[in-house]
Amino acid sequence: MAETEDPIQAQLAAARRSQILEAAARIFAEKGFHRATIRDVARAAGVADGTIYNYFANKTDLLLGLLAQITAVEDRPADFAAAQNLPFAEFLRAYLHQRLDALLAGTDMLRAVLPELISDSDLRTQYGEQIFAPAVGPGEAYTRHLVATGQIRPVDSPLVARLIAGSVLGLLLLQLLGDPYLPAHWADVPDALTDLLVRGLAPQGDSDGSTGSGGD
Amino acid sequence: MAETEDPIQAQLAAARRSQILEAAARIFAEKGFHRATIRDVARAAGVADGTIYNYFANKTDLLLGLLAQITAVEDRPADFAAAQNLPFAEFLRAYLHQRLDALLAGTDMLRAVLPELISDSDLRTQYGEQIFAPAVGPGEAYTRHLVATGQIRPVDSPLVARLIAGSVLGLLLLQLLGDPYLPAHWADVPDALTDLLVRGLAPQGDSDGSTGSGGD
Amino acid sequence: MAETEDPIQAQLAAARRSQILEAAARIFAEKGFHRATIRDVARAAGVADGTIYNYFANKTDLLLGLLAQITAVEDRPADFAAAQNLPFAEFLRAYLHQRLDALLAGTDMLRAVLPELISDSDLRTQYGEQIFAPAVGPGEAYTRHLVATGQIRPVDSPLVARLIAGSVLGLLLLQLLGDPYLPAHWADVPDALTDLLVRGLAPQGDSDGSTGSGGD
Amino acid sequence: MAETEDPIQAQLAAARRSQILEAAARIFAEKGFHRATIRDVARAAGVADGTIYNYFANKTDLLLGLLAQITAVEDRPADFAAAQNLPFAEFLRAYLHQRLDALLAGTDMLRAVLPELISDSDLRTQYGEQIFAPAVGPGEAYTRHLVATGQIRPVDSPLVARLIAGSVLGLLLLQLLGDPYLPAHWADVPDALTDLLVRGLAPQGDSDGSTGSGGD
DNA sequence: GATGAATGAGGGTTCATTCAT
DNA sequence: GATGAATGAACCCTCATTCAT
Repeated sequence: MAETEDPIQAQLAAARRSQILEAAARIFAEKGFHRATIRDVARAAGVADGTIYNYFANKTDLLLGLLAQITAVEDRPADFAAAQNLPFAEFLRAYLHQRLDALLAGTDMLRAVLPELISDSDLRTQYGEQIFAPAVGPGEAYTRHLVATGQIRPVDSPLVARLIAGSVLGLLLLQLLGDPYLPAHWADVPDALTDLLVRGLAPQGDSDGSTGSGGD
Repeated sequence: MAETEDPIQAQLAAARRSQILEAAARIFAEKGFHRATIRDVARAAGVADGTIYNYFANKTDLLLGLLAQITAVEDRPADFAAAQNLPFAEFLRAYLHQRLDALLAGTDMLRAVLPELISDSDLRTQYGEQIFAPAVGPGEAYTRHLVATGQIRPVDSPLVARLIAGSVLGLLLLQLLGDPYLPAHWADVPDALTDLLVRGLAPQGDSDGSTGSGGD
Repeated sequence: MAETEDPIQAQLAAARRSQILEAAARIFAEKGFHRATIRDVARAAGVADGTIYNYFANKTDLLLGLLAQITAVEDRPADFAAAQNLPFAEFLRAYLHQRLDALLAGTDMLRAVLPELISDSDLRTQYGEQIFAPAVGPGEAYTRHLVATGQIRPVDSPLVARLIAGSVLGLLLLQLLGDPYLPAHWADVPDALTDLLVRGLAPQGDSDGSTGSGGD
Repeated sequence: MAETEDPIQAQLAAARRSQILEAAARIFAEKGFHRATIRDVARAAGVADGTIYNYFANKTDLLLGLLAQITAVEDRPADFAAAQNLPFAEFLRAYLHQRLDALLAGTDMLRAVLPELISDSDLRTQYGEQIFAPAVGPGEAYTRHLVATGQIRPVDSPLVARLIAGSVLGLLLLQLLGDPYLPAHWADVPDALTDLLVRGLAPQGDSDGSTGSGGD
């Protein structure tokens, strides 16, 4: 418990915390959470081993810190609200764009955190909610809205929301697994995915072939 | 001196190997590769610690054993060849069905293996190929074939193959992350996904989704 | 307890025992007693691990078997008795010859056994006697005899016996430690050592310079 | 960040290192390198198991540390240079004195190290040089010098240097093997050995020892 | 007797965490 | 607060030994 709350001290502390977290993300992403040692993180952050324990209770707490950063970013349900009035395809394109860019930017953090979320059921129970709720929940509501307003075909909203969220996650996963193709074509993904999700693969009933993404 | 290759011994050994691998998949999935100890696996397999080392060189080799099992299952490119003559939508539905079922059945093994593939770059470099090639490669060729025969709109084949593979992987990931909705609705996924991929979300005859017909 | 004592079986068994011991000597010499595994020895002997335990109670017993072989060879006190009548220098030369040759021939066994004799005080207490008694004891008596008969200067017999035994052992040790010079000149050692021990290094009172071992 | 090189810390660290090495010498001598456990050494040194690894990379490194100490002591070739002007016998006596005392004082370290030097060919290749060069090399040069200046009979220098070094080593070995006589008479060894090496065993004026004048 | 798979105790080593400075 | 040496629990792995075949 800080007494008198020196704002300068507080800012220094916050900076140190970030510095350590940033190092942790890098190191965890590089070597994996378990293979990475506190010493690795400390060195990368330019501090002593012990110092880390002034800012985090233990090694796991570093992971929770990274998770908190991620969920903090995710917590922007406003996005969907603002989209209510945009044409669906346009919104989807913008949304996927932002989403995929965010995931790409956070690759390190995700590579650090995802394995643990997958393999540690405690972590999952504790943080799963915070990851799904923002990722799938609003999408579900929005999908329902789209159906209701006839902007899309009538579909099973919770499932479709998951299909869409899943397709984004899946691309991330391909990327994390080292697919050599995606990195160079990441910029094309939002448009192609939008196109796929909106129009499907079937040849159009109208003969308009003006699709942006041409043949291979 | 035992006769060279006693077939009964060999079968016993293979059975023991499987027994250990199966235990490893279960335990790794449950506690994560690193949190799981050899003793955990040994107990789960009903053997002594040392016995494991009669069948696997070290702990990592257990993981490689699981990976080998997975890739062995994946190595069925015949699927696509056989599909050449089926109507696209029909094949896609069947393919997704088989694929999603296989993933669901292998959840344990995937939960055991995926975190390491994501976090261990060595493993990734070594096994990434074996995971992508069968998952994405044939799909790419098949997509090209579909475009060429006019069964689907002209699309960027490598990218679309990844979008589809990604959407499947993404659903798996959602499942692994503990999404409470999917397990109960896994059976609906293949149809819904097929529908989405083939027809898109746009109301029929309205291919860009930019206009809604109103409705509440 | 063998019943009826089939002499053929007995011989086979003895042969097997020797075969194992010989392999043990080779392997222990090569890798050291502790680094060598029972499996190493078994493979070298061309038998299964378990078979060794039909002939030796445990790993240490292999070492004791080697020690027994050595001491069996050493147990020839007759040598000294037979020498009583030979001129001293002549006997010494012959003795050193035989001794050094024996040591050279038994290098493997010595390399296997010596480290344990040095480092294991139990072994030392148990077998030290059997190693010293034959090596130093008779020499001591013989030295006393030489002094008594005036064949050598009056010297402290027990000490001189040790100096001589020691010089032989020391050469063995140099050899075991990998001295690159000795192996090629081992044949010269007995004469040179005899010469040194009998005449010393001091220039002779008589001007006879006909020493066999010349300058470098 | 600690100032680069805190001399006090450095001294503490050096002290700790010595403390651990000293314990290692004691324990290794007592139980043998392989039978001794890191825990044994740690307890003897009064530190925790892990602490040892702050000063030594692994168990073998402890042995190398002991070897380094030994060779550090051995590295005094100045001895021979200083002796050039002393009468040979006088120098030899002094040299043997110093040498035998040093060996006696280092009995623990030698008992710890020698078995490994004998049984580990890697160690031998790596450290053999450093053990021989100082022990035999200068002696060889000095012997040559003695021959050249007529202080000793013409002899095969490299061989005689080895005979002398060997006789010293051999006495050490007898001691290490537990000879009950030597410990009580160690003080007499240098003189007796000098006497033996300089004058030989033959009665004075009788250089071939083949004839005894009777006596007693 | 021979075999070699199974056993499990034991040991080297790592590393998260503590705490005196 | 920062440091990093000390700690010791925990874990992977080895290997002597047993024993069913």
